[in-house]
Amino acid sequence: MASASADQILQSLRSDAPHRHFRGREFLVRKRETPHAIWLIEDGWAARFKLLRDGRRHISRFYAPGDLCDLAWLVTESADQSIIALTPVRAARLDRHRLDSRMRIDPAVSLTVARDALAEMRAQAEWLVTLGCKSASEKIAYFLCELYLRLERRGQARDHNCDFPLSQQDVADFTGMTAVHACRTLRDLREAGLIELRRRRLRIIDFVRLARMASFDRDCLPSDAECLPDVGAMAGPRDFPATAMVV
Amino acid sequence: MASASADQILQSLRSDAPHRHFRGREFLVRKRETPHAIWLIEDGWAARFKLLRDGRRHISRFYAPGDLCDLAWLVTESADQSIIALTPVRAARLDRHRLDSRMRIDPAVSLTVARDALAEMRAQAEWLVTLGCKSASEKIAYFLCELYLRLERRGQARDHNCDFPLSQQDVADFTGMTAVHACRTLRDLREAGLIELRRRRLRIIDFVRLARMASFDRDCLPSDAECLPDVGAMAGPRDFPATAMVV
DNA sequence: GCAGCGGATTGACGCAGGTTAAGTCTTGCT
DNA sequence: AGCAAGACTTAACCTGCGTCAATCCGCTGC
Repeated sequence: MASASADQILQSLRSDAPHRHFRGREFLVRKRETPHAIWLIEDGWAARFKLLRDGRRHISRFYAPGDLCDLAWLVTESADQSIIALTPVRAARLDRHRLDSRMRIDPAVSLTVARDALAEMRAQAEWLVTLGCKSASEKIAYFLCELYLRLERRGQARDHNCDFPLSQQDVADFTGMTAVHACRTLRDLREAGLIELRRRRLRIIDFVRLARMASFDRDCLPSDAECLPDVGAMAGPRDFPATAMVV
Repeated sequence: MASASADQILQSLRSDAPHRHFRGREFLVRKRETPHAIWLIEDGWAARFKLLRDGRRHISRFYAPGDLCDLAWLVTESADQSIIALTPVRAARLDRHRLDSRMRIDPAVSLTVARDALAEMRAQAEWLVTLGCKSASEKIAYFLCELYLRLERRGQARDHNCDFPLSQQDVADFTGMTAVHACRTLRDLREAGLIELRRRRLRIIDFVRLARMASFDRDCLPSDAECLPDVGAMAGPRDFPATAMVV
């Protein structure tokens, strides 16, 4: 099993790794620092983000328990985004150079890293589409669906309930809107009977409807067929052919 | 040299690969198809995109000569986005299963794939920030800077001139705006004396200014120091600490 | 229990970018 | 060369989301 062996690889890398605790708001790494460690988050949440000159900021990734933080450091001398703990975090320290040299020797290790990176690329590409052309409510709906499934797959969530230690500002900075509008949008989702969100817990009341409103694209949707074409509205020369499958 | 050996790896994978030609607008792969080949684009441009039910579409990646299209297929049974040729394309066919099995045996191959995937992840994460929180002109400026540098690094561009076979609709679908607004924005950049764009050629007249307006983050910027802090405007409790470095 | 602070919420109003529509310029085809 | 078809451009108007500001709510510490 690819994933079983991936887990074993991770375990073997972690085995002798020392742990470290970060307080909430503490940096795991700052932009321009050289990261000497890759952190395997064991408990708590963190965010990778970037600050623009005028104070705008954007969160490009959340890290939950089980996430590696950050593999991209294997190919760069200095971090190009900062990472900050959103809650207290406990993480196992994987030495970057040691991981790098193990990758050179052992194809299983580099294969694991490659697969992890490729899987993340796929998810990121989907999120690009969402950020690029969806409305506020679609973005938030998509984000919630994806987050829940990610946690569920790791056994950190079930029955459409999961931890949600993020502030509305965090959600806004991730989905590319203001906290005020994130608040309005969350209210709309709540009033539509789609979700419940209190005390740092999220409950998705109607996953199917939420996923559909988000154009969330997963085999996990009960009827994949429902998401199919309905094309025909589109034509035009430089447009993409109408035969491209939708969502 | 990591990159030299990466090139050799690519060459060795390509050596006996048959070529294929695609016409403009022809699909390299359609969503939901199982991709049996990974294409190494040798000539022409392509785009990876997704169509939403209501006809909105978003391009998540452009492929230019030298790009692999698409490594993510190594970890999935069916493509989750379609890829279409924007111009006539010539591509070398790498058998997916053969590449996969070589990765299992030869650490150099999986290392190359891992590094390629990680580097692309980094670039994608930067683009996420741009899509997420920048204005129309910043997005387009960023896109042009990145595109030019990507081509230059491969020797496909110099003197701030490069091919640009994309329609305004393509640019719009990539940057997440309408073709009309992309047109307005390109006009503004032209009138500001930053770029020239005609006959499918792009000329960047003032790269430094364009990069600065885009908050383009690269060591290649003449004075990296100029991009530094100016922080101090930000505070507040759940905000990110003001000590996070900006762009 | 109460004070104080950070986060959530709501409302009024403005603007960047979307929409629609009417041209004009390019390019490829015959 | 001549003619479409497609790409680009501009203008007028509209709207989703940003901005600003006031208020409320729920912790935490005393």
